[in-house]
This record gives sequence, structure tokens and C-alpha cells, in this order.
Amino acid sequence: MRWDMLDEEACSVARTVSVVGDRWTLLILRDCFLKVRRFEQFQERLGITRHVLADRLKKLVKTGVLERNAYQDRPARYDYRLTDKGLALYPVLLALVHWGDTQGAEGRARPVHYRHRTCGALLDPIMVCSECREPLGARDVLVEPGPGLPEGHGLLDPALKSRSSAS
Amino acid sequence: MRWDMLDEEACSVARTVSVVGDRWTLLILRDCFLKVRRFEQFQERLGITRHVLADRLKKLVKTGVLERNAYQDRPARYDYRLTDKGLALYPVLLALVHWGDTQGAEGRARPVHYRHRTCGALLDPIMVCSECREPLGARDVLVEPGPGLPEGHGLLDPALKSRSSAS
DNA sequence: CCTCTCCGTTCCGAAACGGAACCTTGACAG
DNA sequence: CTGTCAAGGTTCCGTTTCGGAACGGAGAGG
Repeated sequence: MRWDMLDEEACSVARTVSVVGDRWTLLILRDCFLKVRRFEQFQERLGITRHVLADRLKKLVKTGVLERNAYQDRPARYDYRLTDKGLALYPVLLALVHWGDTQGAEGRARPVHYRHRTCGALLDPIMVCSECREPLGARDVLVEPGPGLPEGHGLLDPALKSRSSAS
Repeated sequence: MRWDMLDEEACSVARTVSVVGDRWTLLILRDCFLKVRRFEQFQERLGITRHVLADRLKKLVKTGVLERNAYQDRPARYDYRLTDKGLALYPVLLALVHWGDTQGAEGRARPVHYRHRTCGALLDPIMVCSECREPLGARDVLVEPGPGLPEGHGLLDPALKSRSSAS
């Protein structure tokens, strides 16, 4: 399977991954949320190749995550900012940060803290159920078929299927 | 910058991305949460090259996200399951799914629904502040330096710095 | 005129990837 | 004891992508 096919997939993860599932893209987005906007800034902070940076920015603009707008004319200069669609990726970044803070760090202290403007406290981001507001673990959630599931394509718990069809 | 350097970074996003920031890796993890465990299953469902699949699984085992254990001897056969460290990635996957459902889908119906076992409702995963339990948007969170921030390395809002040092 | 800044593009060798075949261990069938 | 099959990989080869570095171009400033 090649990557041009991924954005056509029914699976929401696959479509999201086709947009942001790339090491550099995720780091670019991290910097976007830290208010980095200009080509040179990205390049210097990330140490990314200019070639790859130009390519990733172009793709992010094409997918509507960033928008490229001129912040001056003569000479024409452009910067890149998150659209609403891009801002909606914030939970993804928070989830990555939190995993890095709690699981990846071997005795490392946190490089940054996050303070909630509205309540004033230092926070951890936690993923909760929209209905009961309880934290969500992998064991707490049951996957059910939805209306957009292509038939035959087992996005569902394949353990059930393979155990009954195998042997 | 090359990828061997990323896991040494102070930034939690960079370290997380060095582990899971790869298209195939994220799709492999999606399937792990759907209880796919065997090499052949991954290969068939994902359409991934066996070569790359073996490589990714090996890396995920090395980083402690998956564990490889024999489910039979003679012939020795192995499967891969999420460790606690791997299970802790669930919020990342939920965030990716939710973005795909709400932003990536152009009129598409959801392929799967998620039901909360403990409250029984169909849920959306939302990221909230651990202290006040309010949903977190990019505008609601203030980034502050933490004890692990290497000096000079501006992980902080660079707009402040560049505006005062530039021009 | 020369140089500087910013945003890229072009070029080249190295690394990663996709596709397909092959290997190994053992079970099972004839 | 010779196929054949299954699972879990490994090897090989040609194509893409990447990293590193140079070049381009459109103005600003001296």
C-alpha cells in the first residue's frame, strides 16, 4: 500500500495519519502551537532540511491545516498559521506531550509546564468521556460498527472474527 | 538533524515522535488497540511490507511499547501486545480518531462508534484540564518554563523573543 | 555596486521504502 | 520420506525520499 491511498480510507485514524503522521509534520505543528510562523524560524528551530520543510508546509496548506498568508509585499513574504482545522489538532499534541512527560522521560524533569488560563492551575491533559467526564482507558471503551463502516472490512475487533473463522 | 538525535531531545513531543511519529507505526498501534497481535494479521490488514513491519515491531518492542511473547513452542510463534506504556498511548489514538471524525471527514459517516463501558453512552473523547475538568483549547493554555528546560533553548513562545531581538 | 534577509528551489549521494521471492521450523497428508 | 501448508520472518533489487549544501530571486540598505 502506498500513501496516496491512505486519505481515501474509511478509517479516521488512517486519514488523520495521512495528514499528520510524519515525524517532521508533527514537530512543525508543535512549533505552530508555540506560535512559530515563518519559514526561517521553523528551519532554524527544527534543523529540518529546507527542501523537506517546504514540502511539508505545502502539504499542510493543501490539507487545510495551515494557511499561508502574506505578511508583507515587496518583497512578498509569507507566514504559516494554524487554521481552525489545525487548531483542532491541539488534543493530539497534548496527548503526545503528556505521554512523553509520563512515559518517555526516564527521570527527566518536564521541560515546560502548562497553566490553564481559565482556572489558573498547572494542568495535565486528560482524555475523558464527553458524556460522563470520566477518564478513558483502552479497557473502558467498546468499539461498535458505525454507519460509515464499509462491509467486509473488519475495522472491528478482529479477535472475535479470527477466532471463530480460524480453526 | 537526523532521527537518532530526537530521542535525546528535552522536548517531550520530540521524544514521543521519535517513538510513534511514523505513519506505519501509528497504524500498527491502531490495530494493536483493536486487538491485532500477530505478524500475519498486521501484514494482511495494513498492506504493509513485511520488511517494514518487522522493523517497526522490533522498534516498538525495543522502546517498550509492545512486548513480544511466544504463544506456542514447536514451532516457536510470537505475538505482540501492548505493554502498560503502550496502553498509555490510548489518548493519542483517540485524539487522532476524533480529529479524523470531525475534521477530516467530508460528509463521511463515522466508521465506528465508541461506547463507554462504565456509563453506557456513545462518547466523543475530549481533552480536559486535570484540575477543573474543562475542555482544553490551544488558546486556554499558557506555556511556562519547567525544571527540565535546557537554558538558551527556546521551547517557549518564540514570538516574544524574535520580536524583541529582530528589527 | 555589494551585501543582507527571507523564502524557497536544485542537485547529489545516502538512507528508507515497496514488491516480491526466499528461508526456517514444525505439523499434517499421502 | 516427500510434498504441502502455516507463521514469522529475512534477503534482494529498483524506486522514493531524505539530508546536506549550494544556488536563485526579489527587494532593502549602505
